[in-house]
Amino acid sequence: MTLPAPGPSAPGLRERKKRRTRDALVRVALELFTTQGYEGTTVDEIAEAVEVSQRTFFRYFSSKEEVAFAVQRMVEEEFVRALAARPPEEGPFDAMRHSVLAAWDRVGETIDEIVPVELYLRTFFMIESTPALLAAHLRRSSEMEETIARLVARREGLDVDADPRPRIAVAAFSGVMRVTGQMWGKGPDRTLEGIRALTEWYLDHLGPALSLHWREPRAHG
Amino acid sequence: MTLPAPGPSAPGLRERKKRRTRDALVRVALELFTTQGYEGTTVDEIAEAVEVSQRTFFRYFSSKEEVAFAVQRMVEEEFVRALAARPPEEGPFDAMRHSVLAAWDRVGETIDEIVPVELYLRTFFMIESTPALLAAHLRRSSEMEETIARLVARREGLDVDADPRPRIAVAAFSGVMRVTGQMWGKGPDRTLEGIRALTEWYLDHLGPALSLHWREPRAHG
DNA sequence: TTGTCAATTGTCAGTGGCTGTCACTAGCCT
DNA sequence: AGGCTAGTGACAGCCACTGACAATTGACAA
Repeated sequence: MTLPAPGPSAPGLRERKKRRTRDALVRVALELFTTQGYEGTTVDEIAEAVEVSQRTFFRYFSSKEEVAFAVQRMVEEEFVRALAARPPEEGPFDAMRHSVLAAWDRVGETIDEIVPVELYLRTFFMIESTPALLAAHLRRSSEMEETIARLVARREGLDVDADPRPRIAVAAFSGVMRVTGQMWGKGPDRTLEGIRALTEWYLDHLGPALSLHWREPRAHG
Repeated sequence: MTLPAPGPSAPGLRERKKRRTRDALVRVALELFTTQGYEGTTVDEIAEAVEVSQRTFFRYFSSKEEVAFAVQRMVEEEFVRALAARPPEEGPFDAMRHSVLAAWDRVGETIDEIVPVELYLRTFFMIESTPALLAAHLRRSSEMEETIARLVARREGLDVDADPRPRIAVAAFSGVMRVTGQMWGKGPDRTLEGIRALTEWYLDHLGPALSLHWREPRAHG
């Protein structure tokens, strides 16, 4: 037998169908979640709206939670890509800061083929305000931190397990990002510009404290 | 029957019975969780071991998760109490640092009537290594942060909603605490002294960066 | 075109967390 | 002693999630 050879220009009917089903599940799920609430929406409802069986839903998403983060995941991946592409001479804090802002700036192109930005923002808000999803969000964030810490350590030529500074800086940075998300959800300006501005505003308060002569051998132990 | 000894607060048979049931549920649950794993333990099992119905379990704890955090909650409350008692002239970072260490130092007296410290430490480790519980732990932590931020703001005479610094400092501090917990779980020294030492070691790396002229821009008082 | 293979899906049955309801028991109070 | 009520057990049911197996359908070769 021969390999399918999935060329970039030859998606194949099967693949396209799968993708369409998946996208439909995400769109419908987020639409239902944001209008009826997360707990107020059953998996059966989502599956029925897309006209697939509940079992099929769980073949695409390992849990109800996962579909809620499908779009968020894309944005996070965009952030990681941006961070990996920052010039190496840039300090770790500046690099993270630029990457977050870049991810916000590009969020349109990143997700527009799946859902409109407006739906994503409503989803983001729903996540922040649904305890079960907030918990999942925080766990996902803490996994992200490990990824980012390793990236940062590599940029700085440090051993992430020997030097605590990469993890600590990332933890502090992520903490500020988390607060930003929460304040955005509580505040009145629930727009993309709103969260971008808030991001800058909050980071401005931590940045100077963390970015001071990072590379210099520390003056004291 | 003999009269019940009129203690400082007459507990009453009903109350004592309830407390005994609750304590037994916690002890048995943590023992089962730490030996068979969290997901490997059903609520029915816990209930059966304590000889109550599953329904009764859910009358004491709103979820299976909640029982896993019963002891952790006591330690957290001890931390908050300690923080509230710190001298007001102390900087916020030092106050938080002292309170965490004090909570660790007093953990024995705090929880010993319910479970041995050794079981608590195993539970702590289990929480860190069980995704579902880690998520819940992080959400609980983020709720704690709000409490702490308000405490810190009050100490400093700031408005927590107008000045972002309390929330940011607490977020950064909590981020470091979280990393500490994770590193403790991954490390070899899974003792109380181990996590205490790690706490100091990690905090030493953030403290200087955050506590510098905090009060300067706004002369308080 | 057609037959075969393998991927995808639907159906069904079952587990476990969690909730509402209702009758019953046991501590509490007068 | 007897009424009140908190606490409980038993039962039924919802929903997220999983394993097993059969039916369907796209992919590919003959």
